[in-house]
Amino acid sequence: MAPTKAPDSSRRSDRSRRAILDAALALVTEVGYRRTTIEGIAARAGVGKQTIYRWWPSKAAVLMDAFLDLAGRSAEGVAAESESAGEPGEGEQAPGIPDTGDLVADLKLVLRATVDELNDPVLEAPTRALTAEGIVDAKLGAEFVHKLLDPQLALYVTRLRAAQETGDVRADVDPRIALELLIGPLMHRWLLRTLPLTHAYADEIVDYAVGGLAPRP
Amino acid sequence: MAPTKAPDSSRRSDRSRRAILDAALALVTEVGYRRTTIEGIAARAGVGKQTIYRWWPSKAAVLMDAFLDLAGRSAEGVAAESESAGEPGEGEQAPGIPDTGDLVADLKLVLRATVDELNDPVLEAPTRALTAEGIVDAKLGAEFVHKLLDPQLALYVTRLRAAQETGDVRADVDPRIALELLIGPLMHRWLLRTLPLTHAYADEIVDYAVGGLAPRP
Amino acid sequence: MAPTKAPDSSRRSDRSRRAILDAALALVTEVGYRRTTIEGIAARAGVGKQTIYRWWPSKAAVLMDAFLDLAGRSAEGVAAESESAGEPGEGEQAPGIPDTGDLVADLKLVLRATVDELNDPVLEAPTRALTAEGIVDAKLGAEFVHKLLDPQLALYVTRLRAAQETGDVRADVDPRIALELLIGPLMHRWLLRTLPLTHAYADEIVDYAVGGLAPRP
Amino acid sequence: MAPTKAPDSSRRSDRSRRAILDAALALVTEVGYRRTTIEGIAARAGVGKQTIYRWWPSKAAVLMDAFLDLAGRSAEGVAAESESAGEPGEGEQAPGIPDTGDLVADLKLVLRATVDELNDPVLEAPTRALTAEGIVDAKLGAEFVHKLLDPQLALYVTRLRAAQETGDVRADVDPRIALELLIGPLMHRWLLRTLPLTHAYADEIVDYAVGGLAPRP
DNA sequence: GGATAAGCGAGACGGTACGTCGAGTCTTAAA
DNA sequence: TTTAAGACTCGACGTACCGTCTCGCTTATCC
Repeated sequence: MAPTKAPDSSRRSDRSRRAILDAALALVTEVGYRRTTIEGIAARAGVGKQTIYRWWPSKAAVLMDAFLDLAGRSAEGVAAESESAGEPGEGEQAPGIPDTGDLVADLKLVLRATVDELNDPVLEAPTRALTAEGIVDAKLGAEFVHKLLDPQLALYVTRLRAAQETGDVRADVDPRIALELLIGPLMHRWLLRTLPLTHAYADEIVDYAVGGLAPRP
Repeated sequence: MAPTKAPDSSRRSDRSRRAILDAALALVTEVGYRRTTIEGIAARAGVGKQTIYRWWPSKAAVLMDAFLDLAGRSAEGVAAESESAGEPGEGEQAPGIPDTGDLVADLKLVLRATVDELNDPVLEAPTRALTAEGIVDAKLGAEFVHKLLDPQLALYVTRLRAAQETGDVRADVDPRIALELLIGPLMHRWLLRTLPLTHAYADEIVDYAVGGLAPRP
Repeated sequence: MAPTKAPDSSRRSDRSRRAILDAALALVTEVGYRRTTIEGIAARAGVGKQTIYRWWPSKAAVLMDAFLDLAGRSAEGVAAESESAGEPGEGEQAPGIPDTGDLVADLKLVLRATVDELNDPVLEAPTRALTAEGIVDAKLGAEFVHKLLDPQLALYVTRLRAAQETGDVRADVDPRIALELLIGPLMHRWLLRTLPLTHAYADEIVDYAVGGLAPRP
Repeated sequence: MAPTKAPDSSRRSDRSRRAILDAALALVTEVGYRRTTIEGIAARAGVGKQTIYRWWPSKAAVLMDAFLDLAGRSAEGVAAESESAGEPGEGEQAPGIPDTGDLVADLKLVLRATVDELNDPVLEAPTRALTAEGIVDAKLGAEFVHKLLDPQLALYVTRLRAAQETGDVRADVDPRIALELLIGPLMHRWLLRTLPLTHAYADEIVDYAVGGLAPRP
């Protein structure tokens, strides 16, 4: 397989890159993923089509980058905000799950935040688009999971392991599965739109998952 | 909204309908949803494109019908099989979740069956395609949920209510949410392909969901 | 060649026939020949498509019949008119070229009438359509010539022969060609729209044709 | 009228243009104008449909260009031939009507050539197609007349004016009409296929037109 | 500092599929 | 049995985008 002349990324125009990413996000939000086209992105970004094809293999890849970029910037934004708000943080505070000692409260806090994120009208369209694309395209799905989902889930694993050490969670529980017990129902409701996704729902999921469905003996 | 002259469904050619549905399923399985085209379906079915456009609004709608048809036929097949196998049932036995009195065992049985279904190579491609389409297209998603998912989930609700009466499940638990605690993680893993979907996983989900993550006091 | 089950013309619905012919003419006049469709004619006539296909082989054939029908009716109209106007005519007066003894005057009268006919906005569209169709489709063209043109031209031949007997036209002239010397330029101008088609033009054609271009010696 | 983004003709592919023109002519000759389709031309030319739609508004326009191109090339061919044949002409001799002093002979020569052209099997199909199209579509007809017919007819006008100066044609004759007296009958016979189009016919037309139908006094 | 080559905007190109229209055939129900 | 109605297969329409391919035109680096 010939390398097909990889372009020299050091000479890449950052202005074009940003314009493309912004245009992609805007279009997905405005007209949906289906009707977002490479030609449309190029036109909106004031860029030649070739400039897109030179750096990305597919529409989904562009959107993925746009999304990572967005996530990165919003994370920065949050960090900057909390710092300027006089947080104790020693700079670059890791955005992990808090550990106040109260597992249920901590999880509810995080799950509620996830609910808010999923309901955020700006993020919704591109997230759905990327998720749907990943469901059908295994390669893209793997990238999506690896770059966006896994880092998030790792935080849960950390918190759950801590809970195991304090005895809040049974030692024989697999944290990876436990985490899916929390996230799975949320995603299920969001993806399939069976019922509204609310804070109350997040709370109940945590309660049920931690306490179980069976009555205490 | 203009009525746009609805066609007379009493004169519809069943032969064409079947051929279209079969071709759609076959193509999705063979080349994937993306590369399945209306023209391809028409050609394969030996049918004019207009005959597809006359009866369905979109490729996804065709696939949905094809899928419902498949589900219907396979359900009939199962029913016929169990009957001919001399099942106790007094004919037309409803395909519900068994109630042997052992909730955990019953749920494991059903969840394992679901795992098998999701792993079935024939069903996988169209199911993924439809689910992904529904995630992005709210209207289609609603139809998907209403026609395919809800009936299945109703069975869980029934079984869980029975469990509440026998005291296996706390009375204050919302069966609708409890069910999502079981199904959500399964779907999550299947859709995102984070880890393999196995019987063992199904078992653990049931154990965790019913018993909870916290240690018994 | 199989007769392909000729329909029984004695059972033909005259109401449908008239409706089809009228609709065809109306549509050609309104939207042009190109955009006149069999479906459109059928819909406008309140008739099934098959009723058209049963009795005519093509759109052009329908229009041809419509045109013959129109010509027939307008001829009747003219005849009726002149009769009621107290014309000397012994009924069924043949619509020939008048013979007042003055050849040039007689020809001018007829050519002017032809000019008026060609400029008639009702007749123009269908005549052009039929002529154009006949130019490309030899079979249809032959029918057009045979049914519509030849009868008209025969009248010229008659008048020209009379002129030969009175010595107004040289005896060695072929009336068939002489007639084309008169009609050809008219049609040329009308078909190709090179210049406006007027009475003055008709007059000059007659003058030139009869007298010739060369000066009298 | 929106400008609708005119394409940049400086970047036009001449290879495609030629291929399209050639394919169009070939198809019209082979299967007729009716059955010649844009798709067919594109396929035969090995070209995307859009490349046709980008540069021409209709099938007729393509054929017109193809015809002009053909006429241009055959004119070049003739010019080259006569030059290499050592014609007296001082190069680039204008292809006018000869003026040997004998008007009748000159006109017969040219009209015979026209007869041969109209009878040429290669030119017949496209010429008929274009003429028919122009009869129905005024805009196209005007273009046809302006680009193809008028230049030819201008030659007749020149020759006839010369004849007026030498006294071969009466001074009060309108050359434009005189010319139609010659061309009109030819076209009439060719378009309507009433009778075969021969050299003898051309000769008689010239004789009748120049000399007139009436006997010399 | 002037040549050289890359990225870039623009957009024409060969294609594929779209969704629509109409042709001509076939079937059904009513008269 | 003819008719109105209209569903059927088929083929072409004109459009939208695909991904590839030149074009000139900045730029940015290297001789």
